[in-house]
Amino acid sequence: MPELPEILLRARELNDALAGRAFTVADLRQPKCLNMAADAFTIALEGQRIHGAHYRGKWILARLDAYHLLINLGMGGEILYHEADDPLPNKLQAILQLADGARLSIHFWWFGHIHLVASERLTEHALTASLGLDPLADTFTPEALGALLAGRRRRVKSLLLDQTQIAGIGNMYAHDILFRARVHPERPGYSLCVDEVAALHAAIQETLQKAIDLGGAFWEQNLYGAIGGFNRDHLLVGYKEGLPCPTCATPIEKIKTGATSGFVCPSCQSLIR
DNA sequence: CTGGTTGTTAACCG
DNA sequence: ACGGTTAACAACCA
Repeated sequence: MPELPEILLRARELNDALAGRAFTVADLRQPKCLNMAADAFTIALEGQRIHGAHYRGKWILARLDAYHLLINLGMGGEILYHEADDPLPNKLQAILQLADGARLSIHFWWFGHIHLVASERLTEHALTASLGLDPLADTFTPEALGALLAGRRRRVKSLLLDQTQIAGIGNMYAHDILFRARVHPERPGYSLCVDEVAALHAAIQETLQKAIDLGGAFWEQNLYGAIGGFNRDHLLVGYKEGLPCPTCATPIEKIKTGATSGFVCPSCQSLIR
């Protein structure tokens, strides 16, 4: 559930908190989330200084001396910072200790990743190397989005959620992105006109930027345990089945969009163009 | 016990 | 090849 806004904020917080500091031991309790044996991971991490952290889609990438630490929180979770004497949460998959005794705890609900990759082999890391466009980058123009949609039968929502095409959008923000653009999630890519592509492009950036400005979603915590300021009132149609559309007051409908659920205003987001 | 949920990938099918 | 569907996988809740 943490999507680009939350991941961007976590990366920023990690960067601010950890730059220049070094890791010592790691306590890795879920071997399945690692990309190597736990003991090898611990040995490699030992002594590595953190030079910076940034985001790439739903991944946090921390640049260390010789490695990149790559964290993906999957369907939801927290990275929490603890001073040396602070208690740790009960549920966690990993503890990364710093040289001064402070620790990071990493917990995810399901299917996260904690990977350590030698920096010169970063391009071989398939899960991050295959990520698509950064929707907040200058290079993500309406034309670039249009190129992904043009001539494709693929449904718009399926494209938005495809991390190899556009990196960082998840189900939760996709609902409101499509509503803001007045585009139905099941419209085939080729059916969008130039104005609709432009509206979708603007909706992607507005929706993500607004969530960033508010500190991320209210059900996610920052490094220090504080929840985000993007709350239920900021959602337009997502998870608001039966409530009035903020534009036209038509009841919002919940529909099946492939494997996920979608929330649409049947009046504002017409399936027929 | 059942099923929905939220992400990602692979396998399978048309 | 493209894209949709399904299952599978570290849970958890109602």
